[in-house]
Amino acid sequence: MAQKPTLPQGTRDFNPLQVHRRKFILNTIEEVFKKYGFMPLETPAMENLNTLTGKYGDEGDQLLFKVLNSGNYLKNLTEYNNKGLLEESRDKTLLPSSDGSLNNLNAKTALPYISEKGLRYDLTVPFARYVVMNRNEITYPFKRYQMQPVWRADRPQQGRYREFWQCDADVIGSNSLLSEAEFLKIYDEVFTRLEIPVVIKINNRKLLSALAALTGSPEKFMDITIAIDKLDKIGESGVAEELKKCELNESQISQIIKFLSLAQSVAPLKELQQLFVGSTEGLQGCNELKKVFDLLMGLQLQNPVKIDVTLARGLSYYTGAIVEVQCTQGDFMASIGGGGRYDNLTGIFGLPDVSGVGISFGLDRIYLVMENLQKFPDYIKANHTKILFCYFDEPTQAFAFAATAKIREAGIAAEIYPDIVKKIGKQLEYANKLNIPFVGIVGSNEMESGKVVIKNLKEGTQEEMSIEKVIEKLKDNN
RNA sequence: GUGGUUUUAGCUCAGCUGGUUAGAGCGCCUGAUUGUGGUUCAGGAGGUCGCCGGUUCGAGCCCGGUAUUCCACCCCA
Repeated sequence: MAQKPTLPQGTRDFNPLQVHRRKFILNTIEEVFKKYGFMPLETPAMENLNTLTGKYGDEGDQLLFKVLNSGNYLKNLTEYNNKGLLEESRDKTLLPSSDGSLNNLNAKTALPYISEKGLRYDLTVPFARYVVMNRNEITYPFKRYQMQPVWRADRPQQGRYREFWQCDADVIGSNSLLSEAEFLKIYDEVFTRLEIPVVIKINNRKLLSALAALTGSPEKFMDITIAIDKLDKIGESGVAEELKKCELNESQISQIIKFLSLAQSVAPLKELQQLFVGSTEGLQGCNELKKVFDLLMGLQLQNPVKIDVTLARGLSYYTGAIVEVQCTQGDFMASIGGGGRYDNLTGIFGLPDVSGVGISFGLDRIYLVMENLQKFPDYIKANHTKILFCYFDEPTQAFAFAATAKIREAGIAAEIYPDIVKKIGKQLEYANKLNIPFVGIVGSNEMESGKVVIKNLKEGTQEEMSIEKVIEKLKDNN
């Protein structure tokens, strides 16, 4: 009957070493967040579906994990059917067939009746929800950080999982560009600490929006944005083709290509200003970029910050700056962080005119990069036990147990083998497999002298000494 | 959601055009060593070949379905 257990697609277990390494990354990020005055926040894994839907575009809605209602989750559906309430509904297309059978249902039409909760897709929308719910208790500008898992019903591939962690920091209730500059500095600081070489790319949504207006098709903003985002993948001709598919004409396309040519420019800001002469929005985007760079002048960053006019980023709520961080070394070059400014995220929840800006670190991708570049410090191990006590029988067990306690009191991680086993080799083998550097052996001889034999497993040497000496020795060995 | 790919011992993988009893390395267990791991030597255990169905005298191998791995697209951390 034993069935082979498996994991849901796109999820992973983390073994002890992996957990320690992930925590190393998390701690590094958290330390920096705290240093900049951000305060921690945690929100539930589940949100009401109506909090989540419509915030990430159609594509995003599809990637939401929905949670089935509790109890008889088909009840609502059948009741609606039986009572003929279909007629009263404001949108009949969302409802099941009225012939009393559920045969014609599909997932989309049935969804509102069987699910009202979903797993969070990111940390920004739950944060916006929190701000709106606690608007009167919060001191603005509110700076919060949040490091929790998020879920997307995406198809897994390299660096992409269905459950993964984001580490977000946001400032809400201020539209100062100082925040943008601070966030860039935070990116720089974290990745410097983690020893990951990165390039920090920055752009401004206003430029993209102004570009769309400039071509005379402002409604094609999303299409244009998505197309130019692919520049480094499919090249200029590819972008032009994409744009053609979106029904843009030759002169519009050439205008956009001209804009893209600035991607290679050394000083794109000046050229951008020329391009957007006459566009208030475009010029505003330029000015914002300039201001951020001016602020960064005095900060001495370790990693390059580059204007990248092709940087688009999908999330539909960004309105000002958009940033993205890419590793510049190794096999895995995908984005390991991103963020931007959103002027009206809380508006949907009834709190208009609150500007926010934030960034996110992708823990799992940072892990991949660090593994790839071998940047994890050697001192991170699966366990950090310094010494294992071994013994032979009940009296020596009691003695070893007391000795273990004394070592621990001194602040040193110590273990005692829990079972009385005849062979001491078994206990040594345990220490060896767990990479515990020392064992303390307690037999009747040692008990008499009140000392223990300390063996260095790496060197194979051993000597007899008092517990006090052991503590001294292990402290030196840190 | 679309396309390709993977799945054989605990792990990493061989397995020929379909043909006896499915192999290797590592790991695991026992012993050489009744107070010494790691190293060495000798021996041993372990597999419904992802799952369901089909073709065939005969399937790990061929066909269909399904799950899963990894990769690409869409999109994204």
